[in-house]
Amino acid sequence: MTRPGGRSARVRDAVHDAVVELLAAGETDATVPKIAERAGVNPTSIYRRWGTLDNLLLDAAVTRLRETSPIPDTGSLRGDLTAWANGVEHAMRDRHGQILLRALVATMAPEREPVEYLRARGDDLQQTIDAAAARGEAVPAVQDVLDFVLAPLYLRVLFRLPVEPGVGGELVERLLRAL
Amino acid sequence: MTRPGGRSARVRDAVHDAVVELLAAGETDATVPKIAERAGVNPTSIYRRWGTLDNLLLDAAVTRLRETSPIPDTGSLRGDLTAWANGVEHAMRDRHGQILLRALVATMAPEREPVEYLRARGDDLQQTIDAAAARGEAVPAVQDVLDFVLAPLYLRVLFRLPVEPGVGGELVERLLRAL
DNA sequence: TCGCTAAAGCAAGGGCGTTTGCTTTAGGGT
DNA sequence: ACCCTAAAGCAAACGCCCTTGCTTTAGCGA
Repeated sequence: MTRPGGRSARVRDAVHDAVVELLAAGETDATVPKIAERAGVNPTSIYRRWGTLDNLLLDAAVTRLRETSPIPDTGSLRGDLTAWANGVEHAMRDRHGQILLRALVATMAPEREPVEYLRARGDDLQQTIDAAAARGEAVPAVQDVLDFVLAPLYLRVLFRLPVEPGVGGELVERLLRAL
Repeated sequence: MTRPGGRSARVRDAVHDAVVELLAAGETDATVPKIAERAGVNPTSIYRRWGTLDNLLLDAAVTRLRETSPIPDTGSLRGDLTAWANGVEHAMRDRHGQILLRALVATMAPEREPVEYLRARGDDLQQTIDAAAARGEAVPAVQDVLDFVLAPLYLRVLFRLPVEPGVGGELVERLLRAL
């Protein structure tokens, strides 16, 4: 029997906050004791709940990234994708977003059980695309959206290239032009 | 005065090999002592030369990745890019290539001095593109090559999506079609 | 070939992350 | 309101990474 409410939730949120804040503060080597101190929590609690630092970082990254960049419903595929791409672009220009993406990638080592983050993202895209197809619009495949839009944005962050303003919209236009 | 030859070079190569082998063996938490043992080298030698584990991983990744996927000269831009993309695709399907890319990205945290890995890659691409332009071909910008070809390939590896056979060539065709 | 010195090896010590058994707190069902 | 127990706190001990002063080895120039 699990107890999701009350103190447990408070501790979980405090630890997640501490992770993001610590990484955002430029802490290169975040450790469990440092995170625990900032969260006002005992290190043992973190070890008991998450086991390893990697698990914690991954959990924090996935949890927080899921809350950002939802896909709106503007009535047209171009509008939906453009708004979404602008959201992603904005997140990728934000320091927290960059750090979370980096943490997500860094903890997705091949030997871990797969965390289907992109799959969840892809499912959302698929729904948007299906709706557009039902309206009779010409639609791309999900993989095309990832290749044309998401991959270039992620590449810029991971390799520390500048995220040019408006690049998200340009990438969407490029995708639609290729249809 | 530095002594690049002889023993130093042997140690450097042995350590680089040990890094790649250890990571390829599924070692999640590689440490300096473990690397040193596998390389048949004293841990102190590694600390003295590289300072930190991150520096070592970054150096190993950059050094080894630089040796792979050179851009050939086939006489046409399509031929050059296709051959290069095939090489990158092949490296991205190889376990060592995946690990090196992951190590490269993981150690490129924002607070380090930038390691212009992509810039070096971009310079090579620029030369190829300039040569094609001099022959009168229609050419893309370097950033377009990175966005259309490299980013999708890297995305697949970093998020553990399958690298479909022939995807490199398809991405190049898509790029050239967009011109 | 001989010496110089950069670089590798060696050993000991400190520091910190991690584990573990136990105690205390507080959420949720009765 | 009371009890039960999941979850957090506490403290001590372990282990291992990392540092540091010194010694030894072996490139490379004279």
